[in-house]
Amino acid sequence: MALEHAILVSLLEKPGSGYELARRFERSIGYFWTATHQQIYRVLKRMESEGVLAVREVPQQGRPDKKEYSVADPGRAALSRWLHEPIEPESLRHDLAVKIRGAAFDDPAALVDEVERHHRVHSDRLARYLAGELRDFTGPDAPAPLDTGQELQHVVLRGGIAYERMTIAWLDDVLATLRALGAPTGARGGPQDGRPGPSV
Amino acid sequence: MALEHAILVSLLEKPGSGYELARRFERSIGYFWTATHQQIYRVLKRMESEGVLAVREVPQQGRPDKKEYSVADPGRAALSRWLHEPIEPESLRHDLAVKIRGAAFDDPAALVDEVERHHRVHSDRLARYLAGELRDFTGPDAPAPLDTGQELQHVVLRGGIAYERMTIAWLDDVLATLRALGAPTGARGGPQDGRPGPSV
DNA sequence: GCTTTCTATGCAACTCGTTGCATAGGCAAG
DNA sequence: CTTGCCTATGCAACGAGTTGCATAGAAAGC
Repeated sequence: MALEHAILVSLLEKPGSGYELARRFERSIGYFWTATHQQIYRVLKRMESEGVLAVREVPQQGRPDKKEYSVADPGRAALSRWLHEPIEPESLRHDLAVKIRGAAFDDPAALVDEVERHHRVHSDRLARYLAGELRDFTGPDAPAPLDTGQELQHVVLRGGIAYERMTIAWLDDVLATLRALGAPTGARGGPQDGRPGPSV
Repeated sequence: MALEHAILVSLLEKPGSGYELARRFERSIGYFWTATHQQIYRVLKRMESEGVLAVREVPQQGRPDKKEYSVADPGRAALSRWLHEPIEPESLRHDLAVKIRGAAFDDPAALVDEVERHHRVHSDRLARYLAGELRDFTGPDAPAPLDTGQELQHVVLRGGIAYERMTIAWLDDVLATLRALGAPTGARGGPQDGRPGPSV
């Protein structure tokens, strides 16, 4: 149900079309939410029919017309209600962690490239977040007295930065572990487990 | 699709019933995966019908019979194939981050209780992970020369520990920010920067 | 001229995941 | 002795999310 609320927050911050929302969620810093455009269009339509959003057709030149959505009063109320409800703390589901444990039944060294690729992606993300932070919050061009919304956006972004830094450090740890297992020198490690090894 | 692979890995580590898998995923340390029992039963049934799993009916005394699943050769092959495919790096979807940004349009102070609750949950999880690490990997009772599977389980667990520590630190940051916004009088009560407070 | 990319919206079909409910014996607390 | 919890499996319905496809004009590169 949280996509609905993410849309409400995003539209309160700035009204926009389904397409624009998709891009905010997809690439933007500070939302930490993903959704495809199909999902967004579908939910927008439902929310509009329920009266929590208002639409305005905006004719454009040189590009297709768009439907600009904004939050109606019932939407604001729904968001407020949700903010006062408790939500479940996240449990992370990390596909890569499954792969790492699975590598015990295959060749651990074969995962190195994959882990390095993830490392690059997270490093790029971190760089993008840090650039955004400098631009919007801590740089010389940022508004000096931040308002409430900006303070809150900043603390969320700091969360994203902390997450990427933690992930990068962990991936370094993973790489070191995989390499130690691949090059068994002396006492530690080595594929000498008692399990059925890499078949297939 | 990764639930299938998480099940394969878990069953390779140790065969078990749907019920047992549900508990491993639900509460256990080191999997970082969640699934309800219904989902697991459904997928197990499909995987069995596809021939990637084998079932064995195990009669029990004092409790209902169970179906113990184990990985068949095609399952091992499927896992191996998956391990060599690239996967998308995760993008985190944090409901709480949406709430925090949404609080700009409501009362930020009202989120304090919720954030504190999440803080407690993550602290408990961290304590559980650390206890597990001591028990299985770094304590005096842990097997001294870890085998490949154990090394990999340990590095995944270290990831969980790093995640919880990062999250707890971030929630501290969030709490400090919320409190600074709620008590605007103090010229510099802020967590790190000495910026002036809110101006809603 | 042709292909690709960007803006912009949408349908159809599918899988993934959650919630509510049902069954059923054993066990422990009140 | 009744209520509730634990083990163990499962159906039905719904909502969330993904993938493939379709349309369509404008701009930019080959």
